[in-house]
Amino acid sequence: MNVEEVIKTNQSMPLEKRTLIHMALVANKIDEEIATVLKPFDVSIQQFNVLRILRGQNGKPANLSTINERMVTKMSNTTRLVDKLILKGFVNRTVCLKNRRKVEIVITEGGLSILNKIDGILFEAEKRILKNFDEAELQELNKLLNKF
Amino acid sequence: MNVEEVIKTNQSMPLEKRTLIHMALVANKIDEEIATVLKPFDVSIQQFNVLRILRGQNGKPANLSTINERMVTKMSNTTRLVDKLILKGFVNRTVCLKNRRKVEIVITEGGLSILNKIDGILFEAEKRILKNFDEAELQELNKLLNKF
DNA sequence: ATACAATAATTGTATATACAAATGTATTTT
DNA sequence: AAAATACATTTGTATATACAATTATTGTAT
Repeated sequence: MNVEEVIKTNQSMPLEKRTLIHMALVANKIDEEIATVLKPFDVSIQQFNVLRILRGQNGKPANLSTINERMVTKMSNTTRLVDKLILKGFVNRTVCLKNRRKVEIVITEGGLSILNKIDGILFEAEKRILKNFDEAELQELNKLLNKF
Repeated sequence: MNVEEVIKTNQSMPLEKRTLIHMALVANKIDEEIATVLKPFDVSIQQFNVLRILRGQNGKPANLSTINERMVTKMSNTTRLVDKLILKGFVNRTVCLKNRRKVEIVITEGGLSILNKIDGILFEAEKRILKNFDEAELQELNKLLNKF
């Protein structure tokens, strides 16, 4: 992906600005590809992230704030993401008995099952998106991303 | 930025998945920082991008589709971005005389003036976001991003 | 000239997100 | 124990975005 080509400019820009625009364009492209993969399953990327977090709990329920900590979304919207997942039957929400301010969210069989279906297809998509990278380059990219 | 730390997981994941999550987290962080810088000027990142594109025209009007080509947004939303910018007095929109299906959009003095005000502050923010990178690393990062 | 297709932009609608305020519950202070 | 404070989540609201359908204009074929 060439920045100047994508945004159709011929004027050169400072390396810093170019880098940040580059990051935004690539992230957007990745997002679109992953959203496309998830679309047939009727889950958005953020809904999918919630499901992944819950699966990582291995049956242990998660509070809303726990889920939220592990995501980029704001608290209020995490509530609504969970709302959507409940409607789809992928998670359950109950009030925490120990502390009734909290809620406990668990993934259902249906949620686990759709994650299973997605896993393979997503893995393929990930390989496709990164097809031009060898392992050393991926390591190098991760090393550079650590600097942010 | 350490991925495992941010998403609070201790389980290791395939390098591909880690890289893509890393990209998303970094891009999100950059977005937030830039949005914060723009907030006092009451323009969103995408509105700002429209203004930058129009400034690059050096007085020449741009059609909506031209603007759209240079952005990641969908056509219909570009219309609405321009609507917002008109309300704020930063751009003007007129029907193209040669081809009345098209519209011509130009940046106003007010639009140029706010871009001028933003330029310096944004430059500072860009340097801040990339403070841990030296020039060679930025070059390397851009080279890797080209592979997407 | 009329019908049909292509182009350019807009509108409708559902969903997503940010931010502030509100709700309900628990803890601490006096 | 009552009042004040803190905590966990939800609701309200404005804005942003994706996708499909629509409008208006121009170009092309018969």
